[in-house]
Amino acid sequence: MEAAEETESRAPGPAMDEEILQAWEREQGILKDRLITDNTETWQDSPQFRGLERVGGVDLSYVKEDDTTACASLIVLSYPDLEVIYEDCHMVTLDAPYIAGFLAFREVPSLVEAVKRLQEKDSSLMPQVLFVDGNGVLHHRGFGVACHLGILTGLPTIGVAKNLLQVDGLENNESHRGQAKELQMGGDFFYLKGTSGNVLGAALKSSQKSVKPVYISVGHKISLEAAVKLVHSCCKYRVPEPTRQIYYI
DNA sequence: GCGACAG
DNA sequence: ATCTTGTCGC
Repeated sequence: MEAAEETESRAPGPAMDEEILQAWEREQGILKDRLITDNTETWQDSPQFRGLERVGGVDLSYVKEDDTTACASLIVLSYPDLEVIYEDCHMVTLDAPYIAGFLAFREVPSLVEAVKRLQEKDSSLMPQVLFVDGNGVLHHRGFGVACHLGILTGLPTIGVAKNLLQVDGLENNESHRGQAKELQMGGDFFYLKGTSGNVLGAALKSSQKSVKPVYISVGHKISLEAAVKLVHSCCKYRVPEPTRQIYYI
């Protein structure tokens, strides 16, 4: 009778219920319809980002030996000085495992809560753009964690990943590493064009001394060109200050 | 069986 | 993400 159902595995992890993954894919598809991948704010079209005064970064710091506990951090810096004007670190319990392609379902709820806390505490400090650890449209289904957080908060977001997510034919192969080697100055970049013909992001030499590029992709409400330029302008080292400062909290 | 796998 | 020390170079 129902005996077969009782024997189904309930263990979390990569062997997670196919039904849940399908539901998550559907949710990504629905939210993706609301995505805006162009500039929506006037400062984004200004040569020096005139009008931009606050940039934010979010990240989850994981605790060793416990994959359900983490510290959700939100930091806000002044722009262009990059001085810390707000920081919040909150211990959280995570209810979803990490599955490649579904990072948002693990991290986004805590990040949305962090934005809500800032809204209630001092909305005048709300950042005008958020840097997110991970990818935006450079993603299996074109809807990474940066897009997801952008839609749920309404804020412009930029995905900044430390490794190339190999989707749509993009590969960290000899050819790719060769292109990266040719990047000379901090700020030099090349576009990442998938087999589909879509430009999914850019590999950016983010600081003068860094060798390995960072991978920039649009999250929400900003163009790739503006995102690349802004990330570079926020980098003292390889990782942009809005997310790097979190490691000092 | 093998490679790939943001955080 | 994390496992993991020292070492070389600026």
